[in-house]
Amino acid sequence: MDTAERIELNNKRERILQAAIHAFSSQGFYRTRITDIARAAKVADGTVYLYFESKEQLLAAIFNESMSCFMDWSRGEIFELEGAEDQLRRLLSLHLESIGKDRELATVFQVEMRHSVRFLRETSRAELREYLSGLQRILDQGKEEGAFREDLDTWFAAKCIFALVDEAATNWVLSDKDYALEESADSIVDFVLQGMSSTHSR
Amino acid sequence: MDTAERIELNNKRERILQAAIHAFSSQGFYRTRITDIARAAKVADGTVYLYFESKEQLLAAIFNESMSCFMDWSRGEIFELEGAEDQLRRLLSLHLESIGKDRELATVFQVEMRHSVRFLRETSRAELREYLSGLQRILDQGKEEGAFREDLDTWFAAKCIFALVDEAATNWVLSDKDYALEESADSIVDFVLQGMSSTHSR
Amino acid sequence: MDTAERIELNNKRERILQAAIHAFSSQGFYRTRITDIARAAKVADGTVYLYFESKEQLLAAIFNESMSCFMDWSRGEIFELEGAEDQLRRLLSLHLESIGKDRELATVFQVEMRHSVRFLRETSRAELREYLSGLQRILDQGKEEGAFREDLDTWFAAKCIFALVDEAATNWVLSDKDYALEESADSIVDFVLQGMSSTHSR
Amino acid sequence: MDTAERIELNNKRERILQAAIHAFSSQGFYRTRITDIARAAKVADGTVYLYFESKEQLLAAIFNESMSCFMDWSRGEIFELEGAEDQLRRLLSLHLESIGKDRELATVFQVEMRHSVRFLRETSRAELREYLSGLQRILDQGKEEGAFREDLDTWFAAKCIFALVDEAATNWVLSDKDYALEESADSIVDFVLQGMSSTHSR
DNA sequence: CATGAATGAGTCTTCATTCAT
DNA sequence: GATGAATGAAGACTCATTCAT
Repeated sequence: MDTAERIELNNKRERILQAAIHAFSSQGFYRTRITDIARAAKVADGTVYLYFESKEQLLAAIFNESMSCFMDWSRGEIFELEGAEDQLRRLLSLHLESIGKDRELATVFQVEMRHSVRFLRETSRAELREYLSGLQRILDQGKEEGAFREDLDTWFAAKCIFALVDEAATNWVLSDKDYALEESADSIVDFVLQGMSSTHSR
Repeated sequence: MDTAERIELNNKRERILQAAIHAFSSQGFYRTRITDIARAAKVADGTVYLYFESKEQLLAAIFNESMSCFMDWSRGEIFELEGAEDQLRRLLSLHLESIGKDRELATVFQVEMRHSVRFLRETSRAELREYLSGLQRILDQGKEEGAFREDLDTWFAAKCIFALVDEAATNWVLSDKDYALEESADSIVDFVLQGMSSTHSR
Repeated sequence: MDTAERIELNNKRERILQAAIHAFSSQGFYRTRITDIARAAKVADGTVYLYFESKEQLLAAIFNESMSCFMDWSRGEIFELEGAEDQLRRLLSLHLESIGKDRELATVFQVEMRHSVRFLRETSRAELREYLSGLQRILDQGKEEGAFREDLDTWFAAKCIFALVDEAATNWVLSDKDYALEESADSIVDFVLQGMSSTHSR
Repeated sequence: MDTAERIELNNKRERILQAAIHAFSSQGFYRTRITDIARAAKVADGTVYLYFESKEQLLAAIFNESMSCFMDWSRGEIFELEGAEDQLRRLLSLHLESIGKDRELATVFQVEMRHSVRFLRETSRAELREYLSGLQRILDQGKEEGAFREDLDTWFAAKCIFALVDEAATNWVLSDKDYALEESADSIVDFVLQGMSSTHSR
């Protein structure tokens, strides 16, 4: 197999993924038929199964690929910053920006992927854990820097911050308006900072 | 129709609802067949359709009934309290308690009901709005009392608090452990209070 | 049981029949549910089964009752006339008039009752035979009178005449227009009397 | 796709059609289940839906295909004849022959397809009109030739002739006997040509 | 007689997945 | 690898009929 073929191959895989994101977001996971996806991707029905084991796995692939893409991107972006607060602002901003730049993908992430306990427990749990760990690391660093209060439960705080960002994202998806989602990042940080900052807890 | 019959009637409807909650929570909404519910409720398949228009409406009924039940209950409980902070603690505690006392219902609420954009937009939107309004009223009162900082955006804060409670509930549902969910209420309030309290903004 | 009760009873039976005619004609036999008929007749679903064995029997009852009603009526009307041609004109006119005065009943007769070989064979065969016999008697009389040609196969002719009347009725039912159906009787009689051939009409 | 495959494909469609004709004629349209048809055609249930949109459309396909088949055939056969009377005899003979050569198809045509006003109005109306037009053209030609009387209403006459042929076909279908249906054509033509009146047959 | 809640067998249609080409 | 015709299990929903009251 030469390069051109590999590109053609990836191309097909990518087209299926994009078609799936579009279909899942507009019709919902259960209402979407493999045929819909195949037609939109201009491949045969059976071809979908050459790249993905099942419809369920296709959803999982959307998650994994978008997630690792985000993780790689964010790691680079964040750790070049110095202060914990700046890192926090940057992480949430990146998180919301990456959600906010593709409403269809966002819909799949914020709604369609929440449809089953099994999915939440088995597929997204590990990635969520990694995200929370990164967040906690920033908060721990903030405590060391003296930016956040000493008695802060950084694991609990990380979960809270994730909750706020996640809900902001879902609200944006469900909203009719088309505001810039990433701007919510600062409001969220402001909101939580006033509780965490050592400057307030004299 | 005499009293005994009416009870029998309600009984049947109630049995179907309970069976549906059990089935939805353990197998998921889509995997659950009407037959499963009917069998568990000890009624015929067709009987389900005497009480509920469709499987989708059955899910909506679970939402509406649990919700109005919670609303009635919470309204009474909260407004007998004086201070905004106490009201807030009580509301979140009630919210989490009512979720935490029935893991199956909680699973349906926190996971199965999030399965479609349509459901989120059409069925739960109004009730969420009412919940947030109640929350905002408490926060506004807190501002007047001088308990919360003057520049607090109470609508935004209400949404944040809801996000934290909702995520706590979802975590509890997905967790293997069986801790007392309502105890998270104080942690959440502590977390947000330090940001909202006027005592920190000297 | 006194007279008033019997009337009430007949009343209910009659209301069910009328409701059935209306429902069958507008929705078709198969699309009509017993509940539709019961509701329209303002009786309970079960009551329909006190008067009619089954949905199929209800259709048969509509046939039998309308038919015997027509038979009684037509016998009196026709045999007071003298000439065979006049009797023929009168019979067809009565047939079409009785169909033409109730479009809903007509629809049931001309369309809904033709839906099964079984119905045609078992329910309507005897009545059709009787109708054709009456027709044949008129034609035989006409031959004796010298009004109709001597070599006429009166049984075949009777079937032909029935076919023409029946088709005229069906066309009227399916037509959008609201012309007076009974006026077709004379056209049909004229057609069968004189024939199409130019060689016969010197 | 090569020839063998195309045959196999048509074969499947054809097998389904034949199975449907058999099933509809023996059990009736409504009593026939798609499963019955699929099993008889030796295909899976779902395969029926690859070739036909619905059970209703399957019935419509039987009509359309048989009808256009008859139309093509009859057009060729008739217009090689010269005289209007011969053309008329030939058309009716072909009509009855094509019905008479397949009792099952005939049953579907004469009985099962009459089951709904909608079917009669929407599916068969146009074809009937075409048939009647062809008939009228023959009658008009006969008037020009001087074979038919000058004052003949050819449209009305066409409808009458159709009625007679159609009823003959239905009688044959419902009859237990297995006589040669196409022989009725001449009786019908004789009947309409000479008429019943003795005054016309001097 | 009358009711109407309850029944549960019955069926069309869908659609994820397979596999021969 | 790519195709897409074929599969057939699955399930929501309907509705004629019954029967306890």
